[in-house]
Amino acid sequence: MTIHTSREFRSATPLGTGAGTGFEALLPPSSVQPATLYAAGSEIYAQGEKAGDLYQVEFGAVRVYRLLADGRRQIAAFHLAGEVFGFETGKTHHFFAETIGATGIRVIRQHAGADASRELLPLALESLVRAQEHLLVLGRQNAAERVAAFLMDMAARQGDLEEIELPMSRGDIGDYLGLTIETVSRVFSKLKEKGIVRLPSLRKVKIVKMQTLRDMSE
Amino acid sequence: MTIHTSREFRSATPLGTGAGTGFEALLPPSSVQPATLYAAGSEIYAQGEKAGDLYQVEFGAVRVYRLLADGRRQIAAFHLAGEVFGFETGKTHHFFAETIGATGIRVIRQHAGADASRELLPLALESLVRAQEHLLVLGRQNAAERVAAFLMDMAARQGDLEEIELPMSRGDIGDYLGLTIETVSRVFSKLKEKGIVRLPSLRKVKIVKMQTLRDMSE
DNA sequence: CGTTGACTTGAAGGTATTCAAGCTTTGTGG
DNA sequence: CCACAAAGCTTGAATACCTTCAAGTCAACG
Repeated sequence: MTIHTSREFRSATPLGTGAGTGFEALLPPSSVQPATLYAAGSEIYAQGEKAGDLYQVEFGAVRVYRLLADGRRQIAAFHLAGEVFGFETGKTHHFFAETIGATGIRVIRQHAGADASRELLPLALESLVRAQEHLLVLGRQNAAERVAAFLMDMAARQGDLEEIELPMSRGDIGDYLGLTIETVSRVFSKLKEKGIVRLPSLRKVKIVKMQTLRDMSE
Repeated sequence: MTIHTSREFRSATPLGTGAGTGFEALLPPSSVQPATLYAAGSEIYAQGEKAGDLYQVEFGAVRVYRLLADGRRQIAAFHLAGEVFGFETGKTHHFFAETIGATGIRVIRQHAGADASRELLPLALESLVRAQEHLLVLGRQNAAERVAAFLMDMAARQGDLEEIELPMSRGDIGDYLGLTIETVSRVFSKLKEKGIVRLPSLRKVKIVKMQTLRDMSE
């Protein structure tokens, strides 16, 4: 189902709002396609599928994950409005990608030209640094530190606002942080109890003591 | 201390042995420098330093890591002969890079040309996929599974030989797998006890039951 | 042959998980 | 718009796995 948004195809207007990554200008305009609307939980690509194209989130959010044989899931990354994902080596995807809520996605067709590489390398490196920094969180931080780091990251990606929007469930957060849903919930409760955050609704977090949270995430 | 190896500068001979990554041919020949010999434990770059160049391991091994304020360390990647590292976003390094044993390193000066990007993108993506796959290990696997995955990875990178060489200490392995040195040691002992591996020396592992180990790492 | 650093092994303790129950929010049909 | 069902979330108690602390062994090197 391809929809046409109010924004004109090839519009010079950057995608998204203040939450954008700032990389929009780097994209090769000639390969941008109209956005497609996906329902919540739609698969964009699956592990083993043929890879090649890249994707940009117009609105909504995407989770990229891997599964173990017994069903354990690790979310490697969340992608918010403006961000590009789908980078792969070789011919097939190593991961699954799914929308979280209702989400608009643009396909960026990869062409062999040198221009594309020059523009894509910074985006790939952005993902690389993000993944390597997340390794520190998963390898060496405890539950409270992980959640704090997650909240700081989400805040930074939403323009350092005090009130942040969580598009994903507690289960998704757990599978991103390498924790169970129960542990995530307990840490949220503890942060609230200590007055570090307020939880106006399940999917909203108001950060009251930003510096405390920053110190927690080290 | 810059040394000249027996291999000629700009030689067509690929670096390393059968353990190479196969990416040597992709490197821009015009930017390859003579190799430099580093003593064990030498710093190649530090967090906060100006980034820009890339590095290729000629022989030996490198660890790329990050530290928390209290000294906890997470090794994001090991790099063996033939592999390229040093990819960064922005102007400064987010990580430390150190040689493990005595190691030869070539500097690959980055120039702005499109050619370089085209050649470097696959290398960056290789690192990205490796990092994202490691997230699954750190986030969702137990100690035995982590060590099994590590050994399978090292074996694959050394040409799927039965007897593999570990250039790094137990402490390094622990900091890579998000485990303590004691836990790593205990898992090694257990694997030996079960006849899955033999340990001819501290830095050598003979994989006896390859399939069992593969199944363990899922 | 003694010293040093790296590794191994044991015992106790702590943090996150598992299992279980109850609560809250959201969506749907009457 | 309300009632109910379903899904998602929270909280508690018991358990498991890994860490911490401690001691001892092994190997390399002078």
